[in-house]
Amino acid sequence: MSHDNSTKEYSISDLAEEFDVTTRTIRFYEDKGMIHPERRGQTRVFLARDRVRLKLILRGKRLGFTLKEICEIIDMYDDVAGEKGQLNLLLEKIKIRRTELEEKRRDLDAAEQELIEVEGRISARMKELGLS
Amino acid sequence: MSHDNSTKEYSISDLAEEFDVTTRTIRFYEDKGMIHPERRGQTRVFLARDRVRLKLILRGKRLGFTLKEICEIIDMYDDVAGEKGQLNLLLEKIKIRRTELEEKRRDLDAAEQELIEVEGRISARMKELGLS
DNA sequence: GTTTACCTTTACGTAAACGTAAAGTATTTT
DNA sequence: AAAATACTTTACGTTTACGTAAAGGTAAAC
Repeated sequence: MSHDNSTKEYSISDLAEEFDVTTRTIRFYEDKGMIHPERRGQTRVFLARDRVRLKLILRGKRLGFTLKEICEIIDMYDDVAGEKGQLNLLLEKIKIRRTELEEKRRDLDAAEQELIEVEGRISARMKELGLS
Repeated sequence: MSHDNSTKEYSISDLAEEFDVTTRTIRFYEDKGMIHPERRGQTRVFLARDRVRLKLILRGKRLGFTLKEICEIIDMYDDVAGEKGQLNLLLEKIKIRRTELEEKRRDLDAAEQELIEVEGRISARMKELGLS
């Protein structure tokens, strides 16, 4: 077994197309130290690891985190290899982030409920006005 | 019954304090036409309606919507009083927004799952290193 | 061999969402 | 009446997250 680890490669425009962002965006993220593609000559070569990171970044953005926050969150994934004291701190950080996510979930639930209510009011109004 | 409708009043700093934003932020939202406080002389007087709007705005922000998107969403709540064609369009818009919310929910679930996994790996690592 | 298609760096520009300072008004406290 | 407090408008400044040329390198296709 060459324990393959999915050694596929991607160009910058491969990823840009797949995730519907511009190449500028990807280069910007590299500039900020959020992705670390390899180089073949001067050309960037992205591996599975980079692709995962990009996916995480974009997900973070959809959830309303800033790039700085996203950095902090993603960096946690790599910090599991620390020693005792570090790990306790890391657990604390994770707890805080999970609390944030729960708050977002409550916001999400509330927002969805309101849309559902508006739909209800619209249906009622449409029946009032005639047939649907 | 004076069908009170909670006719309480708020100053700009009341709301700023309650929601932990600056007065500048609130004035900015008014400037953008997102809140419409009354005036007593030149001083702003906020009513329950304005407070609700502010709450909606801040919730939208926490969910990663732009102020423009938040405007579009909040405006939908007022558009229920339209006629037939408008209402159908409105239903379409709501459907789109609900789809967005569902995507955010999937993102949220995935993010939470990953944090849980990291917690697991940390616990394992801590047992490896000795006692917790 | 030159066009086409990607890739690169450098660098100024921009929209969004406020921050911050200046300068003034109105009321309440000492 | 002087000081403190809370409100106001006006306007320039700042950070974030890229957009958008400009100017060029490299490799396949015609």
